[in-house]
Amino acid sequence: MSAELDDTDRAILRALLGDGRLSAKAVGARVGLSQPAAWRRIRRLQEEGVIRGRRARLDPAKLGFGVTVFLGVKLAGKGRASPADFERALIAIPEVQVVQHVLGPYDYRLRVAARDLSDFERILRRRIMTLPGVGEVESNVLLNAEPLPPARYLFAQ
Amino acid sequence: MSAELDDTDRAILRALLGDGRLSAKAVGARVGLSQPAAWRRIRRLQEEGVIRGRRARLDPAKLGFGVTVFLGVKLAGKGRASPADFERALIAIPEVQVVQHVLGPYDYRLRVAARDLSDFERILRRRIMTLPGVGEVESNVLLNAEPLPPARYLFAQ
DNA sequence: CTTGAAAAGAACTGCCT
DNA sequence: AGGCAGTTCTTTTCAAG
Repeated sequence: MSAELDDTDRAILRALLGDGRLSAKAVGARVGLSQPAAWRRIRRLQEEGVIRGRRARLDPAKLGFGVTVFLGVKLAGKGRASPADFERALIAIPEVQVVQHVLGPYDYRLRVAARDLSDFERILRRRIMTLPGVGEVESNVLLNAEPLPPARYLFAQ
Repeated sequence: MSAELDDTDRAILRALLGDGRLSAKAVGARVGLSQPAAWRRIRRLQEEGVIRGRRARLDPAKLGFGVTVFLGVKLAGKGRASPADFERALIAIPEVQVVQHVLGPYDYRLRVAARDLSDFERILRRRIMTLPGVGEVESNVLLNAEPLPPARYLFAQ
């Protein structure tokens, strides 16, 4: 399932994590390969599924969404409410950005985008707390995220 | 601080969230603009900082990192250990992918990538629990993440 | 904003080491 | 595997309306 990658592949991935629009020639220049060699490796990484795609990154604040909240949610009647139904209901809320099913003190972790705190309060009370099966909910409001270079774990020994 | 965007801008952003490699011509075709018009809008969105960049998305499992864990961390002696020092120490751990300072039951939320559960156990016990100032720690192991279309909140009424 | 065109650059292909 | 040289296609960029 997991592909075998050499150091050059990892260097290519690191370059594309920094800038997903780099051309094969630019990537090759950074990792010491000619344009065709870099291009063939990039294509291989995409075909193997190591590179899943490239996505623009937006600034939520510039879009008017200044508040990010992480929610931990426990399901109440664990046998009763179907997790699939619960997930579907969550997905219908546009402010819910991420729905993660997790193992631990909570059953789900959510990431919610809101315009401000009162907007978040509205979403939480009227959309999320009212879902069938919702038990305990924990909120963590994002203050500041350290910008880390992406995928450093790739190079963990 | 937040830019004014019309519906066409939002359509452009949605297109680029779906595929960050779309050319101005392809974006224009999706939103009903000519190539130069789309190109100017995209450049403007980048200059305003609405589009922060484009990044390749990798499959961690294909890279040998099959386990993702979310940690909630409370600082113990809140006045004593400097948050800046704590963050610096976290950043030195390559498996730590995200460090978020949050308001709520926990002071920090971390995202950690590990090869497997025993690898995670090693990281947690030897790298994270040993940091000065660490208090209570909560772990949530990612089971499954619902793949949501990105940035639907953009279109929340 | 559009069309049209020129210039530049990127993707892709064979062939060779 | 990688490099070189070449072709083709796309993209950018600049006109002019």
